[in-house]
Amino acid sequence: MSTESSRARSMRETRDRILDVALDVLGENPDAGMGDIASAAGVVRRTVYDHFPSRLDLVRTLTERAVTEVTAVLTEVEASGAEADATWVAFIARLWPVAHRYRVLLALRRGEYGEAIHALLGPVDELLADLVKRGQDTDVFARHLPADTLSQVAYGVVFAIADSDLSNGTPGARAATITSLLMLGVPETRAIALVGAQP
Amino acid sequence: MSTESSRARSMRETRDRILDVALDVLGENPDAGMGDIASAAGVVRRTVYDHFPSRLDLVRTLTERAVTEVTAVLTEVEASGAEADATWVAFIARLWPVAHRYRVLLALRRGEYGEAIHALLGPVDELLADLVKRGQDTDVFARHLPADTLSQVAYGVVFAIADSDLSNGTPGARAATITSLLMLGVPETRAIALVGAQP
DNA sequence: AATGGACTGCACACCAGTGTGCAGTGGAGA
DNA sequence: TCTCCACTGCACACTGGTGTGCAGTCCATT
Repeated sequence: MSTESSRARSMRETRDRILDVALDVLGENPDAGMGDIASAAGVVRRTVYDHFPSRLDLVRTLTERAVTEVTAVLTEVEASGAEADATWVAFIARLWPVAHRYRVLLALRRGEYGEAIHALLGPVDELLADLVKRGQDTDVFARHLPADTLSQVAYGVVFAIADSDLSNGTPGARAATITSLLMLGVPETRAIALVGAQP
Repeated sequence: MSTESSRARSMRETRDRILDVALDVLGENPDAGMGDIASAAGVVRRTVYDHFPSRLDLVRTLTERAVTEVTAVLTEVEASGAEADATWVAFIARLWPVAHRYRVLLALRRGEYGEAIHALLGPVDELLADLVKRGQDTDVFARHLPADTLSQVAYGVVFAIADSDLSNGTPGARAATITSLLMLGVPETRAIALVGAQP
């Protein structure tokens, strides 16, 4: 069934390569143009437009990809039925490599396509807020901020640290997880125990 | 000595109004053009260019203003000689209204003028890192991240919460301070005691 | 060998923003 | 009253990005 003609495959490969490289290029400079992406993908600008009719289409596809992956991870770790803090740790651990690749979306959320991206990311935001809310209800997370804000900020910190991972000497997933746990109100000893269990 | 001709004053007023309003407009949309700023200031685009030869000049002036104010606050609270965590609380409390106004600079730091702004903000970053380092050396702050990264992230969170202050129902300075203290590794009870002392 | 289509390489038109030039206009200061 | 000058209101040139059109090339498929 999955017989794919060599033609169709190479076209899909080009498309995927454009998407992959766009994530890289936009990750370094969110204002990069279609030309920059095309060059980096070893292709001509015109070709990019053959695959994605507009810049917004490209960004949207990228976002949809991210939403799919993050949602998958999130629902999967939620299925374990563990306590909210342990679930959070598992979530970040699984999310870390993905977060680093998709860090650009946080930057893209402001400016120009912000609204479109925000809309697509809405469901993820809700799932995240639900998890934090559950943690607050079971007294493992603090209540100094409402669940939606807190989840957003904790989530943002993880991406921010993933960002600084480039220049700085790799603080890494562990430090990011601990930091997010701390701001969620998890005591330091408990936080260390949690990430120690799943390093 | 401070006799200022009515002419010179109205010119300075215009200049100040442009700066003030630019902070607002860019705060809402960092990609706003000189035209938008001009209109918001009740002035023609050409006039803005009479005061600031280029967009970069405007942004730089804005940044210099911010650096001056933040540095003043920071050195002032440092002068008290209090423990690092108490100093941090005092710093955020004094910074809060300013942070809300200058929140745009965090967005402007990425993209186009990022380098110029980053250079101007360098001294502030150092002072901040020094404070956090002192806290780590005296065991009031945790060491899960190096001082420079940790200060940067904690600082960023305060601005992020100041940002969400618009849409959301005013979490306010107190919540922001507690959140930043938590991620600095200050235990929740201590954090609450600290902000309680200076609400 | 012929065909179809992915990709190239160039051509455009279009737009939005930046920065400049210059002849006004109106009000403060001499 | 006359001069100066901040501000206006147009003009313009320039840049850099977006999106489209189209002839041509190359190669897998038929």
